[in-house]
Amino acid sequence: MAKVCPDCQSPLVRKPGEADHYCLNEECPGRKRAALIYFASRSGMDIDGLGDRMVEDLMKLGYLKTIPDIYKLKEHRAALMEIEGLGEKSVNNLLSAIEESKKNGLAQLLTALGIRLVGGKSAKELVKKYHSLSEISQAAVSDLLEIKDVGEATAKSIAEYFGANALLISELIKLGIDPVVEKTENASNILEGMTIVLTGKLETMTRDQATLLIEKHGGTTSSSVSKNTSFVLAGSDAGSKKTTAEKLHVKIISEEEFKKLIGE
DNA sequence: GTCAGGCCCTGTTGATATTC
DNA sequence: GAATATCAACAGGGCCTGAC
Repeated sequence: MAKVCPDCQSPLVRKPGEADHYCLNEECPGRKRAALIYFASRSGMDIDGLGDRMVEDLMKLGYLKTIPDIYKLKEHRAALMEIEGLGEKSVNNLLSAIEESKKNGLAQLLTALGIRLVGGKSAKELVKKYHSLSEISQAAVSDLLEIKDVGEATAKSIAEYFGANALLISELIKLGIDPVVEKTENASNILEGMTIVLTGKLETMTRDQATLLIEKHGGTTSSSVSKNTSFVLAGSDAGSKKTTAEKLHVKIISEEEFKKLIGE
Protein backbone atom coordinates (compact mmCIF):
# COMPACT_ATOMS: atom_id res chain seq x y z
CA MET A 1 0.00 0.00 0.00
CA ALA A 2 1.38 3.41 -1.01
CA LYS A 3 2.37 5.74 1.80
CA VAL A 4 0.61 9.09 2.01
CA CYS A 5 1.63 12.37 3.62
CA PRO A 6 -0.12 12.75 7.01
CA ASP A 7 -0.50 16.51 6.44
CA CYS A 8 -1.87 16.73 2.91
CA GLN A 9 -2.67 13.10 2.03
CA SER A 10 -0.52 13.36 -1.13
CA PRO A 11 1.26 10.12 -2.09
CA LEU A 12 4.80 9.99 -0.69
CA VAL A 13 7.61 9.19 -3.11
CA ARG A 14 11.05 7.75 -2.58
CA LYS A 15 13.98 8.87 -4.70
CA PRO A 16 16.13 6.10 -6.18
CA GLY A 17 18.75 4.92 -3.73
CA GLU A 18 17.22 6.79 -0.80
CA ALA A 19 15.53 5.28 2.22
CA ASP A 20 13.17 8.10 3.16
CA HIS A 21 9.83 8.93 1.58
CA TYR A 22 9.11 12.55 0.66
CA CYS A 23 6.00 14.62 0.09
CA LEU A 24 6.47 16.50 -3.18
CA ASN A 25 3.39 18.70 -2.72
CA GLU A 26 4.73 22.29 -2.72
CA GLU A 27 1.56 23.42 -0.90
CA CYS A 28 1.79 20.76 1.83
CA PRO A 29 1.23 22.52 5.19
CA GLY A 30 3.47 20.00 6.92
CA ARG A 31 6.38 20.81 4.62
CA LYS A 32 5.83 24.54 5.03
CA ARG A 33 5.64 24.23 8.79
CA ALA A 34 8.82 22.15 8.97
CA ALA A 35 10.68 24.61 6.73
CA LEU A 36 9.66 27.58 8.89
CA ILE A 37 10.55 25.82 12.14
CA TYR A 38 13.96 24.82 10.80
CA PHE A 39 14.63 28.33 9.43
CA ALA A 40 14.04 29.86 12.87
CA SER A 41 15.84 27.13 14.82
CA ARG A 42 19.29 27.33 16.35
CA SER A 43 20.69 25.39 13.42
CA GLY A 44 19.08 27.95 11.14
CA MET A 45 18.77 31.70 11.73
CA ASP A 46 18.59 31.23 15.51
CA ILE A 47 15.51 33.37 16.12
CA ASP A 48 14.76 33.29 19.85
CA GLY A 49 11.07 33.04 20.62
CA LEU A 50 10.10 31.49 17.31
CA GLY A 51 9.91 27.83 18.20
CA ASP A 52 7.72 25.11 16.71
CA ARG A 53 4.66 25.99 18.77
CA MET A 54 4.87 29.69 17.89
CA VAL A 55 5.31 28.87 14.20
CA GLU A 56 2.21 26.67 14.28
CA ASP A 57 0.17 29.37 16.04
CA LEU A 58 1.26 32.07 13.59
CA MET A 59 0.50 29.77 10.65
CA LYS A 60 -2.99 29.07 12.02
CA LEU A 61 -3.60 32.82 12.39
CA GLY A 62 -2.45 33.39 8.83
CA TYR A 63 0.57 35.55 9.65
CA LEU A 64 3.09 32.95 8.47
CA LYS A 65 2.97 31.10 5.18
CA THR A 66 6.49 31.38 3.82
CA ILE A 67 9.94 32.29 5.16
CA PRO A 68 9.76 35.96 4.03
CA ASP A 69 6.58 36.32 6.14
CA ILE A 70 8.79 36.04 9.24
CA TYR A 71 10.35 39.39 8.33
CA LYS A 72 6.88 40.93 7.81
CA LEU A 73 5.63 40.02 11.31
CA LYS A 74 6.53 43.51 12.57
CA GLU A 75 3.58 44.78 10.51
CA HIS A 76 1.30 42.78 12.84
CA ARG A 77 2.78 43.89 16.19
CA ALA A 78 -0.58 44.86 17.73
CA ALA A 79 -2.28 41.68 16.58
CA LEU A 80 0.57 39.54 17.93
CA MET A 81 0.08 41.02 21.40
CA GLU A 82 -3.51 39.74 21.35
CA ILE A 83 -2.30 36.13 21.10
CA GLU A 84 -2.78 34.15 24.30
CA GLY A 85 0.49 33.68 26.12
CA LEU A 86 2.19 36.61 24.40
CA GLY A 87 2.70 39.91 26.18
CA GLU A 88 4.29 43.12 25.01
CA LYS A 89 7.72 41.97 26.18
CA SER A 90 7.48 38.63 24.36
CA VAL A 91 6.44 40.33 21.14
CA ASN A 92 9.24 42.89 21.46
CA ASN A 93 11.77 40.12 22.11
CA LEU A 94 10.49 38.12 19.16
CA LEU A 95 10.59 41.06 16.74
CA SER A 96 14.07 42.05 17.98
CA ALA A 97 15.32 38.49 17.49
CA ILE A 98 13.94 38.53 13.94
CA GLU A 99 15.70 41.82 13.17
CA GLU A 100 18.88 40.51 14.83
CA SER A 101 18.79 37.43 12.59
CA LYS A 102 19.32 39.68 9.57
CA LYS A 103 22.92 40.07 10.77
CA ASN A 104 23.63 36.36 10.28
CA GLY A 105 26.12 35.44 7.61
CA LEU A 106 25.43 33.94 4.21
CA ALA A 107 26.50 30.46 5.35
CA GLN A 108 24.01 30.52 8.19
CA LEU A 109 21.25 31.72 5.88
CA LEU A 110 22.02 28.90 3.44
CA THR A 111 21.85 26.38 6.26
CA ALA A 112 18.57 27.87 7.47
CA LEU A 113 16.94 27.53 4.06
CA GLY A 114 16.94 23.79 4.63
CA ILE A 115 18.35 22.79 1.27
CA ARG A 116 18.58 19.00 1.27
CA LEU A 117 22.15 17.74 1.85
CA VAL A 118 23.37 21.24 2.73
CA GLY A 119 24.21 21.76 6.39
CA GLY A 120 26.61 24.05 8.14
CA LYS A 121 29.80 22.58 6.71
CA SER A 122 28.65 22.50 3.11
CA ALA A 123 27.26 26.02 3.43
CA LYS A 124 30.66 27.29 4.63
CA GLU A 125 32.33 25.67 1.62
CA LEU A 126 29.72 27.24 -0.69
CA VAL A 127 30.35 30.78 0.53
CA LYS A 128 34.07 30.37 -0.13
CA LYS A 129 33.19 30.44 -3.83
CA TYR A 130 29.92 32.37 -3.94
CA HIS A 131 29.40 35.64 -2.10
CA SER A 132 25.66 36.28 -2.31
CA LEU A 133 22.35 34.49 -2.60
CA SER A 134 21.93 35.62 -6.19
CA GLU A 135 25.35 34.25 -7.15
CA ILE A 136 24.53 30.83 -5.72
CA SER A 137 21.07 30.79 -7.24
CA GLN A 138 22.62 31.18 -10.69
CA ALA A 139 25.28 28.50 -10.21
CA ALA A 140 25.10 25.48 -12.51
CA VAL A 141 25.46 21.91 -11.25
CA SER A 142 28.84 21.65 -13.01
CA ASP A 143 30.10 24.75 -11.14
CA LEU A 144 28.84 23.47 -7.82
CA LEU A 145 30.67 20.18 -8.35
CA GLU A 146 33.97 22.08 -8.18
CA ILE A 147 33.33 22.82 -4.50
CA LYS A 148 35.04 20.64 -1.91
CA ASP A 149 32.76 17.98 -0.44
CA VAL A 150 29.99 18.70 -2.94
CA GLY A 151 29.08 15.68 -5.00
CA GLU A 152 26.47 15.14 -7.69
CA ALA A 153 23.57 14.60 -5.29
CA THR A 154 24.33 17.75 -3.29
CA ALA A 155 24.95 19.88 -6.39
CA LYS A 156 21.65 18.77 -7.93
CA SER A 157 19.85 19.38 -4.66
CA ILE A 158 21.18 22.96 -4.51
CA ALA A 159 20.33 23.71 -8.14
CA GLU A 160 16.86 22.19 -7.76
CA TYR A 161 16.19 24.22 -4.61
CA PHE A 162 17.10 27.55 -6.20
CA GLY A 163 15.21 26.63 -9.36
CA ALA A 164 12.04 25.88 -7.44
CA ASN A 165 12.33 28.77 -4.98
CA ALA A 166 13.36 31.68 -7.20
CA LEU A 167 10.44 33.80 -5.99
CA LEU A 168 11.19 33.14 -2.33
CA ILE A 169 14.85 34.08 -2.81
CA SER A 170 14.04 37.32 -4.64
CA GLU A 171 11.54 38.23 -1.92
CA LEU A 172 14.17 37.64 0.77
CA ILE A 173 16.63 39.85 -1.10
CA LYS A 174 13.96 42.57 -1.40
CA LEU A 175 13.42 42.37 2.37
CA GLY A 176 17.11 42.97 2.92
CA ILE A 177 18.02 39.36 3.73
CA ASP A 178 21.08 39.08 1.51
CA PRO A 179 24.15 38.80 3.72
CA VAL A 180 27.53 39.78 2.39
CA VAL A 181 30.43 37.43 3.02
CA GLU A 182 33.03 39.10 5.16
CA LYS A 183 36.65 38.09 4.77
CA THR A 184 38.05 37.02 8.13
CA GLU A 185 41.72 37.22 8.99
CA ASN A 186 43.15 34.18 10.78
CA ALA A 187 44.59 34.98 14.22
CA SER A 188 47.26 32.32 13.63
CA ASN A 189 47.76 29.12 11.71
CA ILE A 190 48.62 27.02 14.73
CA LEU A 191 45.72 24.65 14.02
CA GLU A 192 46.30 24.62 10.24
CA GLY A 193 45.34 21.25 8.77
CA MET A 194 43.94 19.96 12.06
CA THR A 195 40.52 18.38 12.49
CA ILE A 196 39.15 18.86 15.98
CA VAL A 197 36.14 17.26 17.64
CA LEU A 198 34.34 18.89 20.58
CA THR A 199 32.67 16.87 23.31
CA GLY A 200 31.29 17.53 26.77
CA LYS A 201 30.41 20.79 28.42
CA LEU A 202 33.02 23.56 28.17
CA GLU A 203 33.41 25.81 31.21
CA THR A 204 34.55 29.16 29.80
CA MET A 205 33.02 29.19 26.33
CA THR A 206 30.16 27.75 24.35
CA ARG A 207 30.69 25.22 21.59
CA ASP A 208 29.99 27.91 19.01
CA GLN A 209 32.68 30.12 20.52
CA ALA A 210 35.12 27.20 20.59
CA THR A 211 34.35 26.43 16.94
CA LEU A 212 34.97 30.07 16.01
CA LEU A 213 38.31 30.01 17.86
CA ILE A 214 39.38 26.83 16.07
CA GLU A 215 38.50 28.31 12.68
CA LYS A 216 40.20 31.58 13.61
CA HIS A 217 43.42 29.63 14.19
CA GLY A 218 43.20 27.72 10.92
CA GLY A 219 41.60 24.46 12.11
CA THR A 220 38.34 22.77 11.26
CA THR A 221 35.80 20.99 13.43
CA SER A 222 34.09 17.69 12.91
CA SER A 223 31.21 16.02 14.68
CA SER A 224 32.63 12.51 14.73
CA VAL A 225 35.93 11.03 15.86
CA SER A 226 38.06 9.06 13.42
CA LYS A 227 41.72 8.15 12.98
CA ASN A 228 42.07 11.46 11.09
CA THR A 229 40.98 13.49 14.10
CA SER A 230 43.90 15.59 15.34
CA PHE A 231 42.59 15.84 18.90
CA VAL A 232 39.39 15.84 20.90
CA LEU A 233 38.65 18.89 23.02
CA ALA A 234 36.82 17.36 25.98
CA GLY A 235 34.87 19.29 28.59
CA SER A 236 33.01 17.89 31.57
CA ASP A 237 30.49 15.05 31.09
CA ALA A 238 32.18 14.04 27.85
CA GLY A 239 30.24 11.26 26.15
CA SER A 240 30.90 8.53 23.64
CA LYS A 241 33.19 10.68 21.49
CA LYS A 242 35.78 10.64 24.27
CA THR A 243 35.48 6.84 24.48
CA THR A 244 35.90 6.55 20.72
CA ALA A 245 38.95 8.82 20.86
CA GLU A 246 40.51 6.60 23.55
CA LYS A 247 39.87 3.48 21.43
CA LEU A 248 41.46 5.09 18.37
CA HIS A 249 44.35 6.51 20.44
CA VAL A 250 43.36 10.03 19.45
CA LYS A 251 44.80 12.73 21.71
CA ILE A 252 42.31 14.20 24.19
CA ILE A 253 42.96 17.65 25.60
CA SER A 254 41.24 19.81 28.20
CA GLU A 255 39.85 23.28 27.69
CA GLU A 256 42.83 24.71 29.56
CA GLU A 257 45.35 22.87 27.36
CA PHE A 258 43.46 24.07 24.30
CA LYS A 259 43.65 27.68 25.41
CA LYS A 260 47.39 27.35 26.06
CA LEU A 261 47.83 25.83 22.61
CA ILE A 262 46.21 28.75 20.83
CA GLY A 263 47.75 31.31 23.17
CA GLU A 264 44.48 32.72 24.51
C1' DG B 1 6.86 34.35 44.20
C1' DT B 2 5.33 30.34 41.77
C1' DC B 3 4.27 27.71 37.90
C1' DA B 4 4.12 26.17 33.24
C1' DG B 5 5.58 26.35 28.73
C1' DG B 6 9.11 26.93 25.65
C1' DC B 7 13.84 27.21 24.56
C1' DC B 8 18.80 26.04 24.96
C1' DC B 9 22.51 22.91 24.99
C1' DT B 10 24.46 18.66 24.31
C1' DG B 11 24.78 13.68 23.33
C1' DT B 12 23.40 9.73 20.68
C1' DT B 13 22.19 7.26 16.72
C1' DG B 14 21.05 5.94 12.02
C1' DA B 15 21.10 7.05 7.21
C1' DT B 16 23.57 8.73 3.53
C1' DA B 17 27.16 11.18 0.70
C1' DT B 18 31.87 11.59 -0.35
C1' DT B 19 36.52 10.26 -0.62
C1' DC B 20 40.17 7.17 -1.29
C1' DG C 1 33.83 -1.30 -0.91
C1' DA C 2 35.56 0.55 3.36
C1' DA C 3 36.35 4.46 6.01
C1' DT C 4 35.03 8.82 7.17
C1' DA C 5 32.21 12.87 7.60
C1' DT C 6 27.89 15.03 7.62
C1' DC C 7 23.09 15.62 8.30
C1' DA C 8 18.90 15.10 10.72
C1' DA C 9 16.00 13.64 14.30
C1' DC C 10 15.28 12.90 18.85
C1' DA C 11 15.82 12.87 23.99
C1' DG C 12 16.62 14.81 28.42
C1' DG C 13 18.08 18.04 31.88
C1' DG C 14 18.42 22.70 33.02
C1' DC C 15 17.34 27.45 32.32
C1' DC C 16 14.56 31.43 31.11
C1' DT C 17 10.51 34.14 30.64
C1' DG C 18 5.84 35.59 30.93
C1' DA C 19 1.41 35.05 33.12
C1' DC C 20 -1.05 35.02 37.11
